[in-house]
Parts: sequence; C-alpha cells; structure tokens
Amino acid sequence: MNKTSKIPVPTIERLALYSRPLENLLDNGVLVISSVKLADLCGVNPAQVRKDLAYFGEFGTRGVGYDVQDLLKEIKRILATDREWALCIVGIGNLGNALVENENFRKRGYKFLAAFDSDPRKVNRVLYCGLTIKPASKITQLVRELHIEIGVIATPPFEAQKVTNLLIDSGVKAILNFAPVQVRAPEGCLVENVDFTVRLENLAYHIREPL
Amino acid sequence: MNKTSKIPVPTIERLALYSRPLENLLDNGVLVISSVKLADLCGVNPAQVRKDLAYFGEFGTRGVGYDVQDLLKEIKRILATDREWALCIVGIGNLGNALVENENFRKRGYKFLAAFDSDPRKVNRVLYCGLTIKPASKITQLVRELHIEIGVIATPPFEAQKVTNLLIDSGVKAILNFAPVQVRAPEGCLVENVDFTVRLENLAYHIREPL
DNA sequence: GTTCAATTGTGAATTTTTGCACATAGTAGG
DNA sequence: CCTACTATGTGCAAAAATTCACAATTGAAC
Repeated sequence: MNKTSKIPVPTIERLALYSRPLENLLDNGVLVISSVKLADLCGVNPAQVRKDLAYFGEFGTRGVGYDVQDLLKEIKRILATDREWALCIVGIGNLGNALVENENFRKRGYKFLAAFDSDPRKVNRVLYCGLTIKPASKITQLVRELHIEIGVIATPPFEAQKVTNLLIDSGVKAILNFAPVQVRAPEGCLVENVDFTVRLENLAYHIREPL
Repeated sequence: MNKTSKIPVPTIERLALYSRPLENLLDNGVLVISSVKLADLCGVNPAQVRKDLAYFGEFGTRGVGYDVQDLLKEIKRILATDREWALCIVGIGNLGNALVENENFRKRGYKFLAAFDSDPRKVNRVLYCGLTIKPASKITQLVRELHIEIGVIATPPFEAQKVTNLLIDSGVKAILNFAPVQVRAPEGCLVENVDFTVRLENLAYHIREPL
C-alpha cells in the first residue's frame, strides 16, 4: 500500500488518538503493544488500528505486536508533531486565556508566539505565560515576522470572520476557530471550527426522550 | 422516510450546524431559505441538507424553500434544545472557568447548576456567574439533588476517569470531557471526548510538507 | 390557465469507511 | 527442527455516508 494519496480523513484523526495512550505506555515502561490492546484503549476496532497504520508502512512485527517507542515516533513523524509549530491567538477572553496558558499545547510542540486583542484595556497586559497582548492592528506585521503558521481564534463571533481574513492575508496556513460561527476560508487555507455547543447538542439528542 | 431508527450520526452533527446560520437569518428578518443557500452557509452539499432534514419530516415547500422560523423550531425540537438542560462542571482551572462563564452555553439552554473542584483553596470561592465552588466530595449528593443530566469535565487528565465514574454513579446520562485523555464509560452512558490538540494535529498533518 | 423558473424530496449510483477472515510471519518450548 | 501459539498485514465484502439526477410541486408572470 503506502500511498499517501488516498488516506482517509478519519485515519488521521485516529492516529492522533492512538498517540495518547502510547505516550502513557512509554512512560510506564511498556515495550510492546498489540493492535487488540491499543484498539481497546482507544475504543476502536483492532483491524482498524492495523489498517490505519498500514497506510504508512509496516511498523509491527507479526506474532509480537508494535514496539511502543518506534510506533509513537512513526506516528509523530506522520502527523508532523516531531517538530515545533508557531501559533498565535486572537481574542484573550476567558477562553483565549485558557488556551494560551494551556500546558498541553506547549508539551506537544504547539507554541504561542503572539497574542492579540482589540480591546485597548487588554493591550500591553502581560500573560502568565510571558506573552504581552498586542493590538489586533499588529497582526499582519507580527504573523509575518514570527513566521506564524497556525492561527487560533477565540474572539466573539461577530469578529471571527474578519480576523480569519486578516490571518490568512498575513500568511497563516491553517486556522483553529473557537468562536461559535462557521468561518470560511478561501481555497488552500484550512479551517477547523470547534463549537462546544455542537458537542453538547449531540449528547442531548442521544440522551433525550425519543420524539 | 421519517424513521428515527436509522439516523446517521453525522446528520445529527449537521443539524446543530444548520441551526447557527438559521438563527442569524431569523434575527436579520430573512423569512425563507433554500437548501442551496443554507448548504453554502454551512459548507456542505445541498442534497445533504435536504436529506438530513428529510429523515425527520417534510419541512420545506417545493419551489419555495424552507421557512426559516419553522425550520429552526423543528431542528431545536429534534435536538431537544427547545428545553433546558442541567449541567455541572468538575475542575475549575482556566478552562473550566472559561466554560462555566461561557454565555454561549446558557443562551442555548445548557445551564451549569453546580461547579466542583478538589483543591481546598478553590472550594467556597464564588464564581462570576454566581455559583459557589463545591468540594468534589459533594458531587454525588448535589448531582442527585439538582437532577443534573450532563457532566462536564475539565480536570487534569489523571483525575478524569475517576470523576467520570463518580458522575455516572451519581446518575448523569452523558459526559463532555475536555481532559486530554479518552475516558471510558459503561454501556448506556454517553461520552464525548473533546481534545483540542487532536484538532491541531489534524491541521498540522494537512499543512505540513509531504513525507 | 398556461408556461416557466425555482426548489423540494428521494431512489439509485457512487464513494468512503469499516470490519471480517485468513494467509503470512515471528516466538517459544521441547 | 517441529509444533503450537500469537499477532500482523491485507484482499474482499459489507455497511455507511454522500452525491447525483430527476420527478413532483409550487409560485409567478403573462
């Protein structure tokens, strides 16, 4: 197989999923894991695990399983999390603040190099992580100077699209949007919209009394 | 059609998606919308919109489109967002605080009735939204008393599974987990794991230099 | 009241994703 | 070296989801 051309999108999502328990296993000194056990830890089918991995190569040993350390390294290579990524965040409200201070991002190589807000009362405030909040008017200049690749949006909804356009014009390649609107990007720029209430509505649908 | 039995999971996700622009349209006095326009606003295929809606009934008028107000009402009925839901949150760090204070939840009928933390220094602190942080030891009692249906977890990862078990034993029907671990629930209880870094890794994969 | 343009609802075709089932290959014990 | 056991990698079938394409219906214009 080994054709990068037709990798299912869900496969990529699951690779990220697999890497979480693998990190734990590595920390706990587990050397080898089978597709059955890994699948169980992630709540998926074992054949799925094997097939997902097989898209990228043969990482296992028949009769044995997968070397935890090797497998984790391969997954990180595939997902490009074996390097650092330069991020910026726009909108330092409660959520924006929680995101920029989140150790979890940093630990995985996602580093916030700039934080922006359009509220003059917030500009120049120094965040716990050490960043100084810059005015939104500096977005283009700083994104270019710092070679920022991914923009994170945590503004109120009515500003999200404007900020998206600005970030894209400034050269970011992808956007992670937490504002509760579907922002649109031109061909070639990637956007992920994360809307917590969509997740809640999904839960609510499934636990509600049937119609 | 109209068989609730076999509704695709992605259809439910999209219904929530459709409701966002519909709310805007309603506010802006737009009375009618076609599947083509709605699909365009949500970045999906028009046939998809029609098929998704058709699972639940015939809400449109041929040659005309969908009445915005009616359609929104139907979607809310389907997703059970035409009622209020009782939530609690466990873990009042930066993220937990951002979630509990988030106006967006409240506006859609998701109301936090209790907030818990295991850190004695945080217990009894009063949040901006008016809630007083309670010790984790009160979870079972309060979840029962307040008839809380959905639990939101924003604890550090190593506590998430324990809290999940506790919440389920206390009677919540679903859990929205923001801790970066895959928590597991017994048969019958629903869990959504929201991991921001998975979303970032997905973006990173797609914008990275090919292997 | 006839025609035309618009738009839904849906059967059928297509594409995508998942899962089974088994040949293949490695390990361990005697 | 042979047997028994384990676990991967994958062809193929099944299932799920998406998209096409068109008949059916509506409103509007003349």
